[in-house]
Amino acid sequence: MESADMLGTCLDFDLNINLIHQNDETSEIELEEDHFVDEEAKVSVKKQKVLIEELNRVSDENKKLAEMLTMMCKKYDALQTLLMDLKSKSAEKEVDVMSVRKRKFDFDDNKNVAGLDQNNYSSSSAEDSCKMQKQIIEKKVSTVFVKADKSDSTLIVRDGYQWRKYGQKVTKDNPSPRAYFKCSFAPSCQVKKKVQRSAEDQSVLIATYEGKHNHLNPSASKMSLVTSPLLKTSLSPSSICANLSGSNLTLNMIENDSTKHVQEFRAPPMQSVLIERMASSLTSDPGFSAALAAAISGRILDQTRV
DNA sequence: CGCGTTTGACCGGCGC
DNA sequence: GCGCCGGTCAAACGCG
Repeated sequence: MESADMLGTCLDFDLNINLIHQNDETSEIELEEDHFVDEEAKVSVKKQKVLIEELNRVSDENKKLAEMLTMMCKKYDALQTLLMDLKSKSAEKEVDVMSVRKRKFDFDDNKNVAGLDQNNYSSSSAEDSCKMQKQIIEKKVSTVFVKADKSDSTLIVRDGYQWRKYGQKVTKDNPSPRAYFKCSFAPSCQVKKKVQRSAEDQSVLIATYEGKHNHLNPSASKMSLVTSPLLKTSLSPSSICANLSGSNLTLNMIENDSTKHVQEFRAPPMQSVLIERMASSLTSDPGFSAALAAAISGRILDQTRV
């Protein structure tokens, strides 16, 4: 993800000040031509000047915000590369541990089987280690954090796929029940999903996916970007969505291509945590919200003039 | 009546 | 061997 590079072209709230200046000039010429310059006209000129100053200020704020976001994305990229390094190292270790475990298991089995020599054992363990690696890849587990209403007791995570609930259990570590889902395309698709409310934050649903779908997302084409009035923090960081008073205003701050709106819903655990924190820090900052609102209104004002 | 959800029973793995 | 715990099964139930 080259989020920092994309910012320059995509985080573009630049207000068209020149256009406003032109309008201002023409209106002033008209005023000069008009021999009846009254108080009302003077007031409107003053108002326009104030507006221009305000727009300049907002523009400056916008630039500062863009710089802040660029910095944040750079830091995020750095963290992500670090995370990838750590992950690849831990995955290597995991495979080693698994093959050692498997070897031990095979050794115990082989003790009961007569006529198997050590050579046989070593060759089969190599094959098994390959199989284990394959299984690790196939049994890919990913976790998704979804913001949900506290009052909403249903453990439903809208990810576009159709699921069939087959069980619910209260686990030891969490007072809220865990729901078990199978892909409705089962048995051809063996993907499973576990959904449970976070023990720390009841408004966060933790969905754990096991396996990979062998079919297309049935509602991917229909999937609306903004399906919930709440900010979907579980989405990929390359898209930020906001639903403003039901008008479904969607801001795609990073990606310009509208076809890239529907992002991969799944995210690695650490990535989701980062997204969660980034989103919460942004949304909880009243300065950011105010600046964003100002930038949006400026943009809308700009578009209505053209 | 069909389909999805609920919920108690059951099973297997793991630690003591 | 026993108990605990997470995961799964399947009968009962509810809804359209």
